[in-house]
Amino acid sequence: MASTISQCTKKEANRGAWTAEEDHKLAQVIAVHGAKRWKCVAMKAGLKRCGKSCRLRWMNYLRPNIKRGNISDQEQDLILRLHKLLGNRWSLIAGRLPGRTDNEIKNYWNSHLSKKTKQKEKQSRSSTTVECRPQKTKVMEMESVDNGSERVASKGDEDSKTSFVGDESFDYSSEGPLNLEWMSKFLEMDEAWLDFA
DNA sequence: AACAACCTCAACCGCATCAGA
DNA sequence: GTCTGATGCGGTTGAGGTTGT
Repeated sequence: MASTISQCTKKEANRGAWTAEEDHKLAQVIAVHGAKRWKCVAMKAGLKRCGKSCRLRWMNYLRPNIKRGNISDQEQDLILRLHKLLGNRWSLIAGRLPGRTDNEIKNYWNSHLSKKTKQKEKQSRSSTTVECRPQKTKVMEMESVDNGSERVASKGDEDSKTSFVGDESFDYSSEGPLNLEWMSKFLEMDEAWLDFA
């Protein structure tokens, strides 16, 4: 994508950390024009940033209803289980955790959970010689179920991430412990299915 | 106090995919 | 069917903060 590269590597483009002023300008333009056409947003805001950079800033930091820090035990458990099922599909995992971004979850995984899981794996390997059943087939199934709604919907607005398997009437983005409880139950069912299969 | 090693997280990069011309 | 621009995703980097010596 030559355009993207040239656009983002222009010498005059701002790089590095965003200032409060830049955040403010970006938020203002998005409030008026919406979170789309990022190139235009960047221009209208008068920011020397590429559209990609603006999008990232909005999605990971400025978007309303973003939770920051303090990932609860419940959320951590959910991340672990979703990662077991989905692998490094951070955006999918983030879609199941209201208020969390894929970047945050990815970072959290890389700095906290990957070590934990590696340690666990080591322990389990040393304690038993039985190989873990690969999860790939299940992940592929998740993808095939997903891709109909996920990919197509992803071209819609930002709420598209909330769509998931089947029941589109359910609001997965709803905040609070209820949603997490529901997801935990879903995962229990899913793991039970894996045991059965 | 000074320095090194380590950790965290915001931001960047490159690629894949999609939609519209 | 092909090309081009826009968008989204996952991997990686690096600055700044924290901890250990």
